[in-house]
Amino acid sequence: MDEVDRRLLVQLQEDATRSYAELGRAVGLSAASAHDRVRKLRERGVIRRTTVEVDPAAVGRGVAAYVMIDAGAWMGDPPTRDALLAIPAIQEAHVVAGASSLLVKVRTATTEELQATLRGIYAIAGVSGTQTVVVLETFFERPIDLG
Amino acid sequence: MDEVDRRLLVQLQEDATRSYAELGRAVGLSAASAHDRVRKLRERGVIRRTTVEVDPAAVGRGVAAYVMIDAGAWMGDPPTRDALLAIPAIQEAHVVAGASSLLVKVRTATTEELQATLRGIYAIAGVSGTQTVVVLETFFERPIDLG
DNA sequence: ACTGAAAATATAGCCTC
DNA sequence: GAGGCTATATTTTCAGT
Repeated sequence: MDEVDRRLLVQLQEDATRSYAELGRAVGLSAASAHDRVRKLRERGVIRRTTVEVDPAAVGRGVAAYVMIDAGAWMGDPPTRDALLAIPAIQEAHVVAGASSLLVKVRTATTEELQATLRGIYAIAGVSGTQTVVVLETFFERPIDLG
Repeated sequence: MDEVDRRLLVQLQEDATRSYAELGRAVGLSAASAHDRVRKLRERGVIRRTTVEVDPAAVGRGVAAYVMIDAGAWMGDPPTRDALLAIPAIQEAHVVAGASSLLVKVRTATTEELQATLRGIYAIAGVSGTQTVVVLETFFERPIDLG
C-alpha cells in the first residue's frame, strides 16, 4: 500500500471501467504493471469487489431510512446478524456505541414497506425499541477519501 | 426497466467485471444484446457508475461514525451541502426528518480525527448540536435488493 | 516493472423479426 | 424498438527479460 496503490484506488473508485493502459498512464506505470498492482490489491482484499452504483429511485427503492435499534441485552452477535440479513430491505447493519445498540440502513419502495420492515425488526429477539430517521434528500454519497 | 434489466443489475452489482457474454448467458441474451441493455441503463442513469469497494481499514479509515446534526434553522439547502462536501471525512450526507435535520456518515483514521471532523461540522452556519454514534463493528453492507 | 505477442473481450455496423 | 450476427478494434493476460 504505497502512494501508487492509493492513486490506483482513487482512479478505480471514480471509474472502474478504466483500462489498465489508462490506469498506468495516470500513475506512471505500464499497463501490465498497473494490472499487476490491481490484481494484488484484489488478492489482498483491499479491493473487495467491483460493482455498479444503481439509482435507488430508478429501481423502485426511493425510500431510505436509518433505524436505531435499542436492546435489553447485547445484540452484537452472529444470530442478530443473521436475523438482520434475512430482511432484504436492510442494506447495512452496524453494531454501534451510544444510546442504541444497532444502526441499520433500510431501503424500500414505499413507507408502507418501511413500516413492514420495522415490524420485522421488532420481531428479532432482544429488540426493545427503535428510532427511525427518514431520509428526505441525499446531498451526496462518495467514495472513501484517500487523500 | 423490465425483468431482464433487473437481472442484469443484480449480476453487475455482484460483480461488475463479468463479461457481456457471461451476462448474456445469465439472463438469456446474446453478448451484443446484453451489452446494448447495459449501455442503455448507463445512459438513462439507472447505473450511476462502476466503482470498486475498498476495505476501509486497509486504507487507514478504520473509524466510522454517524453524526446527527441539529439545527436552529432549515439546513437543507445548497450552501449547507457545499459546506459538508468541503469536509473530506464526510462520506455521505442526508437531509432527514426527525429530531435532527441532517445525518452524515464519517470515516476517519483515528478518533482524534473524528473529533476534528466534529469541530468542522460545528463550524458550519446553523449547527446547534450533534449526536454521534460510533460504529463498533459493521455486520454487513450489501447492494440494493432488486428482488 | 517493462516489452511484445496471444487470447479474450468489447464495440460498431448491418441485418432480421 | 429489440435482438442477433459478423468483423474489427481494444483490452486483458501471459510469456520472457
